[in-house]
Amino acid sequence: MARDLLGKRLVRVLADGTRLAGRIVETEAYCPGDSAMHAYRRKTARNAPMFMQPGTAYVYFTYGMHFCFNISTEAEGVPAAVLIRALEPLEGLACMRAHRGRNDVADAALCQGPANLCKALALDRAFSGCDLLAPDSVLFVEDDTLAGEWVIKTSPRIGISGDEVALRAPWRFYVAAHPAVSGPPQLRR
DNA sequence: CGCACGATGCGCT
DNA sequence: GCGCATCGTGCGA
Repeated sequence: MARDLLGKRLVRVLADGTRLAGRIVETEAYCPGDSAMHAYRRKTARNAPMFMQPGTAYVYFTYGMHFCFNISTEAEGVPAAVLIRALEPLEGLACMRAHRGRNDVADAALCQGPANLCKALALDRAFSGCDLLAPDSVLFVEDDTLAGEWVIKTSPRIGISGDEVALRAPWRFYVAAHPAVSGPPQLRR
């Protein structure tokens, strides 16, 4: 699912109807039995959305200041999610820039990295547990396509700790050399 | 460019 | 009380 989400369009509709949207260009998979996964030990109030039906948002707060956005992917009761790490901004760039709170951000960097993405789209814990598939949802994924030339690559996940398997598993997926992909330069090519 | 570090809240042990 | 699925800045090369 992490691979399949690449190229699709994540859309956030603001209260005033403004559409903020971008093409997903970088994801990571967090799997059952994966020691880097927030629900590795047990179900808690925070990680409960990862146990909910596929298409449920899981948003968590980290480092005292950042939010990260995931989509649950497995059947109800099975904890799993895809972290959305970067978008190629497509709609509402001026609004995204305002949300970021700085005017010196390049277009391609507006939604570069999981916390920047949440800030640009104004996503916070209020979205955790919401159903992206609900007909009236203000946050959802639209079908879209990658332009044919794009190459999808994998790497170990960024910024995690855990056992050897978690550290080595190639569960990060990204569009090679895309300007909106995050991480150290070597992990963008 | 690469690396070190501080900010800052809170979930979980 | 520890450590985090991060980011921006500041330093030296």
